[in-house]
Amino acid sequence: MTAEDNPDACPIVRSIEQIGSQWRLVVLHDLREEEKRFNELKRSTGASSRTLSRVLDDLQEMGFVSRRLEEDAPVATFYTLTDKGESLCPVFDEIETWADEWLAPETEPEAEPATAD
Amino acid sequence: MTAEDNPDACPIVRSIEQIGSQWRLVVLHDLREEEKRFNELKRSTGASSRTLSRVLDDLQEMGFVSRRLEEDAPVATFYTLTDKGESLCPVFDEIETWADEWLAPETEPEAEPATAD
DNA sequence: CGCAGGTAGTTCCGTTTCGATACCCAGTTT
DNA sequence: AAACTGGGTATCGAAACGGAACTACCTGCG
Repeated sequence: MTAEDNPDACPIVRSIEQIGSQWRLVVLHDLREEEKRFNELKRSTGASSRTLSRVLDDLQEMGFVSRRLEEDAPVATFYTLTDKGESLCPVFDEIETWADEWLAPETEPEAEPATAD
Repeated sequence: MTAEDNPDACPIVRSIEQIGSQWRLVVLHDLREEEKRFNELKRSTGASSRTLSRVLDDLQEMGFVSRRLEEDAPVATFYTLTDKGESLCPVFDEIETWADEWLAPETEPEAEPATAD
């Protein structure tokens, strides 16, 4: 396995194959807010140039992210979510909800989270 | 980064650090339906013994999965989602919804998915 | 009984992928 | 001109992964 495109697998497994990697998810999440530049992403995600470069290539290839080159003054590149990328927002929202319950910054519950029972 | 527990990161990034890996997600997803045995998971996920073993260890350590050893007849191990593991269901549901729209088995839309507008 | 076959892994090993660092080139500021 | 920023690529060691073999135990089956 570990193939990027395994038609045999059920849709959810294929989704996971595409988006189930730390950096891809982190980068996608980071681009939700607004389009960003390479070094901006590098700083905000903490990924190394090499890794970020690869991840952005992958995400572009898969159609989640698009690259915009601004040739005006000092050439600048911007990365944006495509429609396909944007379409992942609900997934991130769900992860966020989960995180709020299970990974609250101050309290890290080991058992059931005490969410106003 | 790539640390399993980075308190500085925002909750969603910390979530991604925990669950953002192909095998972890695939195994968790596979356990949604019902508790499963080691070799059952091995077959259904396609992971190697080595990988599956590691992933299950990780998931247990993080409290997503619990191991039940049935010593009765021929010793059998069962892996189940904990409450924490179950709590990820909405995330998988969301991924499933996304997959339906963007990774439909027969049609792989490159542009906007035609979901009965 | 003895051997094939299943379960639940672990060990070993080769390959692939990862990530940090260094480096590169262009433009810009000083 | 030197130093800095932006956007990467080249390199190389480390970690992850996959597969096959091996262990140890149990279960049929002839």
